[in-house]
Amino acid sequence: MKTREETIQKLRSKGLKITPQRIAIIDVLEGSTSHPSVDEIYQMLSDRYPTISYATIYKTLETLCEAGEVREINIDPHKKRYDPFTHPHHHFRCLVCGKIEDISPEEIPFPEMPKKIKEKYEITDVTLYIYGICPSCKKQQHQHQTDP
Amino acid sequence: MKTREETIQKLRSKGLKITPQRIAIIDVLEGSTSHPSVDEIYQMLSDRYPTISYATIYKTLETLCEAGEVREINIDPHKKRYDPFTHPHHHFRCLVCGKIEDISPEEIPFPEMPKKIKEKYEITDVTLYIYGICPSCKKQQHQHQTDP
DNA sequence: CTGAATGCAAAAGCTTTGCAGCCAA
DNA sequence: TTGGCTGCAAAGCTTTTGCATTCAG
Repeated sequence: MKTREETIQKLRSKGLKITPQRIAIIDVLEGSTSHPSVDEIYQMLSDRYPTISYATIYKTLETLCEAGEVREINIDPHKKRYDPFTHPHHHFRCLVCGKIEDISPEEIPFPEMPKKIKEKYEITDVTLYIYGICPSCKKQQHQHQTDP
Repeated sequence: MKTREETIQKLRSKGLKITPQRIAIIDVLEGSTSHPSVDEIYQMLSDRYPTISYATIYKTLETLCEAGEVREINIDPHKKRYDPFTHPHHHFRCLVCGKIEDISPEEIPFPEMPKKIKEKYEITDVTLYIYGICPSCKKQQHQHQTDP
């Protein structure tokens, strides 16, 4: 997903209808780096669209995934989250605050798939999840430790 | 988790009680390379333990995770799976048959965490999930393609 | 107009919780 | 004997489904 307009074009080109609900969901995702869950999307939209339903959000996200505009991420074992940034990259999840951050392949290169593996398996996707403590939580913990 | 005896020792040393149900669950996990889900464990045990409950299995798995004898894996978005092999390794999930295989870090090395990252984050775990088509499904597909 | 999308409600999984009774230590 | 464990049932979440209604094209 790049811009709202490009995403809409992509859907249109696949014969899908452009509804206000779909636009609203696209807007939420495009303006977000927080990898929202369905519930979070619902909360963000329910002010402006009091009648929007979970079913619509689920179905729209499925549609956007199929169109390749959004990716499902399973770093949170309790629920699916959605990422509008579809270029290959990694995810970090803070075990303290729960926040999920992107890490680019420039910072951590994707592991090379050896010839042996590529011969045996047909590989379509490689996902790297990193768990730990994020910079801001780390800083806070350190402050507490050094408190009198 | 190495052997049944070692696992039992570990639990005992933590002051946990050794019940028939816990032993049964340990036995299922130890003898398995299939990364079973709670439901699969329940199915495997319900013959011998007709009264065993899901609650017991969930709680026992939580206990075993806390003791470091088992790892939760989230490669399957629908449910948690459990892995008795606690040494670091990767997981492959076949998109055709759903099977989950282990891949050792000797075959695919873990990505190196750059100094920059290690300074900013405190990293406790790195998980690599690989998706694609497994050798046996790949073979079958190829046979179909070359069928007359 | 017409088929696709929405929204509601109900249902289907998976997982957790509360609690009485039981049992390993 | 006793605190921890089990098993049942109920509840809590997330996600899916069916269907009448609505609306984009």
